Amino acid sequence: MPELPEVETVRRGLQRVLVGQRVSKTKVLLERALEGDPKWLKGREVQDIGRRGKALLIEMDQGLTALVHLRMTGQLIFLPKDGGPREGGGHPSDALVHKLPSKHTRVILSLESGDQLFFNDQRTFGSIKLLDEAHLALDSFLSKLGPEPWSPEFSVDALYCACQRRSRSSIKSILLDQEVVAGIGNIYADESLFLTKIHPATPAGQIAKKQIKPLIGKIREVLERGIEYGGVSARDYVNAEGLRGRMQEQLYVYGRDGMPCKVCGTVLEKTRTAGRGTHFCPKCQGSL
DNA sequence: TGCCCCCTGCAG
DNA sequence: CTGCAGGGGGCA
Repeated sequence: MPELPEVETVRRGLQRVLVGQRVSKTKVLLERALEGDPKWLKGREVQDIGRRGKALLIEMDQGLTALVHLRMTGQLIFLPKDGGPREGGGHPSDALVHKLPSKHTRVILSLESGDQLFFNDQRTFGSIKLLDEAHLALDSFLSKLGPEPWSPEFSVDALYCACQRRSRSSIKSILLDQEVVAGIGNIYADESLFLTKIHPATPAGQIAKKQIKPLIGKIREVLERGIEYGGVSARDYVNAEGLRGRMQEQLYVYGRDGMPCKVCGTVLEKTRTAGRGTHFCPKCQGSL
């Protein structure tokens, strides 16, 4: 799934329903989906749900944290005890998951209330790591992670430096580098480059310093919009209630190749940059 | 610092 | 059938 806005949407959903709940049982259906002893979870109370970049942090008492990486197809879905109509839920046609567990369910957390939390993951790239405070601080993924997009650390100077340091890399690969800034993935990289009229394959060294400030601005804007619209459900993504997001309708370029540009009407193109499918407007963003 | 790979499913 | 999919680790 899931880039920052999708993960943040899940975080907010879980925050509402999971905090204060105590784990009664953990069922692991795919061994490698959960790192650490599932017994550690028994009796733990969820205190907060955090996020760093695309990673979720389920913080529990006694200093235990479940670090969740959803990677490409991971889902965390909360199922209330009665399974009845979801509180604040959208239209039933928004539901992407109708029965739980599904064939892609990898881990099930049962809570003392009778509610359940399902970790689904079709491609099994995702994982849950159980970490105590010491191991959390040492975690190699978290410790290498760059600043959040809204952090003052993600500054014009910082991004410009990164562009100069890797001047021959494409600007898109700089944005996808989680050590430069945490949380941008393929969709929001393409969208923010469209909004700043920068071709994704532009060598980072050719980005002028005066382009950096608007780029940072558009990155923040499009991520905020993504959160506002509950994330992009292009394929598998659903929120903590199992419902689809609506941000896909707001996208300018991602997944719209062959369709007219919403700004100039030119047919959008798709190429490969930084090893990823890359969508852009040849007119608005020039062609290399 | 790019590229293959992990894995499963779906579209062409 | 081949190629491709919201990610990122490990390897030249």
